[in-house]
Amino acid sequence: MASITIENYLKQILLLSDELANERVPMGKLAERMQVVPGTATTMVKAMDRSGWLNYIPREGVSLTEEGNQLALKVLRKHRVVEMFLVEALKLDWSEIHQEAEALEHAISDKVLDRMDEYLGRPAYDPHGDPIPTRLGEIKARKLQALSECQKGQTVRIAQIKQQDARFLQFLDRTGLTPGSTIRVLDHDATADLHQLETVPDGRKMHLGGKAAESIWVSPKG
Amino acid sequence: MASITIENYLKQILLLSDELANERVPMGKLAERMQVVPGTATTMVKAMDRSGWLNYIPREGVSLTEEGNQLALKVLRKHRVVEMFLVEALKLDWSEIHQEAEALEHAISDKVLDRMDEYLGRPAYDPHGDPIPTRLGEIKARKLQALSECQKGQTVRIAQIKQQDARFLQFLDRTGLTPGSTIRVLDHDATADLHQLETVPDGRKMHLGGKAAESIWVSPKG
DNA sequence: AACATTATTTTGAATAGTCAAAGTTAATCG
DNA sequence: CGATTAACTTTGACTATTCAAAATAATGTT
Ligand SMILES: [Mn+2]
Ligand SMILES: [Mn+2]
Ligand SMILES: [Mn+2]
Ligand SMILES: [Mn+2]
Repeated sequence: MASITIENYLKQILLLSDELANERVPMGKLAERMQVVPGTATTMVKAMDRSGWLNYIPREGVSLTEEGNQLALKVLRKHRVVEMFLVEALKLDWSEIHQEAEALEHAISDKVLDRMDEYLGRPAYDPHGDPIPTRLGEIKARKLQALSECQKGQTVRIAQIKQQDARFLQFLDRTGLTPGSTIRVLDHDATADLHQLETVPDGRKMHLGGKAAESIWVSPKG
Repeated sequence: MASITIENYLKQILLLSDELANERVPMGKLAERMQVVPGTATTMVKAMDRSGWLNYIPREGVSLTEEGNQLALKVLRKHRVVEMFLVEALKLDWSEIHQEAEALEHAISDKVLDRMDEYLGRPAYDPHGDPIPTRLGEIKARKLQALSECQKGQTVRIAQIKQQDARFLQFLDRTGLTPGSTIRVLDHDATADLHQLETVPDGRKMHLGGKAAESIWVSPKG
């Protein structure tokens, strides 16, 4: 029914409407995210509107229909379960799974999805800390904050990495800054665009640039 | 580089050239196998010739180039390793894996392929008894015969099922006629188009029609 | 050889997805 | 308000893949 292209558009619209905290996604953002020229996004979106996946209002943007939302959630679920499976079952590197999942999310059946999910013990989060939509299409919302916004002295648990760049993820893996690990925020230096922290419990001290600290989201601990 | 469609054409050309015992595959056979009208196959094949995947001689047919052959073998390898993985790791039913693998063979990277292969212990045959091309692109040839061609009284091991029909495979599973199991051929009745056999060692007797007996390939035992 | 049959190719048209470039709209600024 | 700009849409063109139907070639048959 839905082509791979349509599934990708749906998923990105879902993600963008979340990121923008707005149901309606403007065409510019969508085109940029899909890495196509704006005219392509317009053409595509008009076709998807005709097929009932979304509502398109010229010069306003798109919002998913119920069907569109359902399918977007399923694709996202497949993506994240597959990522988890690649790490847990096939021992792939944290940093390379996103690309793999980008293709696999369109190739696995609902049955395979469920078997993988079962094998993994129905995980709630993927290896990057992103929540996995449930079979019913629900996503848990958490109140997280960026590492860069934490108060000095706070001890926090890394919850989510908001970047898929392989090199960055490899760096985090090397330094132990992976979802689930605990750190303490030591200092912020706005002038130098630096954030100092130490790992817990081993107490290794390190610095991060502003961009990196904004990509690491944490939940308060204790 | 190669689209999913091209990968599918390449794989079927490889399989057909094997089945027909002829490097050159005629357009009619290819179109039928790809489930497209003949004109479509002609168009496609001309484009694939231009891209160097095969050599096309009008009214003669196609033969794979070295590149085409390599890729066809890799796709076939992915297909069969994936089938094995779905059965062994995800406990999918023997009868449903072919469809799944038809999509997955285009979605997994070489790395994922190798991890699955490793996980499975580098199997030589897939769940249907089809040989899995090695990493170097070699396929073992075996001298098998159809069950329908066996001599009366012969004890044989089921090696390969030459049919992907889910209902037929489910039947074989139910009756224990799966690759690896042993049977003895009791009788052939050309008039009634029937073949009688018994399972070994439990000695369950049963009949098979001509078409079914032609789909089950065996190797002589002992 | 002439005709019929079968296999294959060609032609014309359609759909999906894309880009480049030109045209529009709406918002912003002076 | 009118000009400038940013965001967006439209138009025309292209590639990949497909079908239907007509044309052609090869093969077999009287
Ligand atoms: Mn994708
Ligand atoms: Mn992820
Ligand atoms: Mn396939
Ligand atoms: Mn198989």
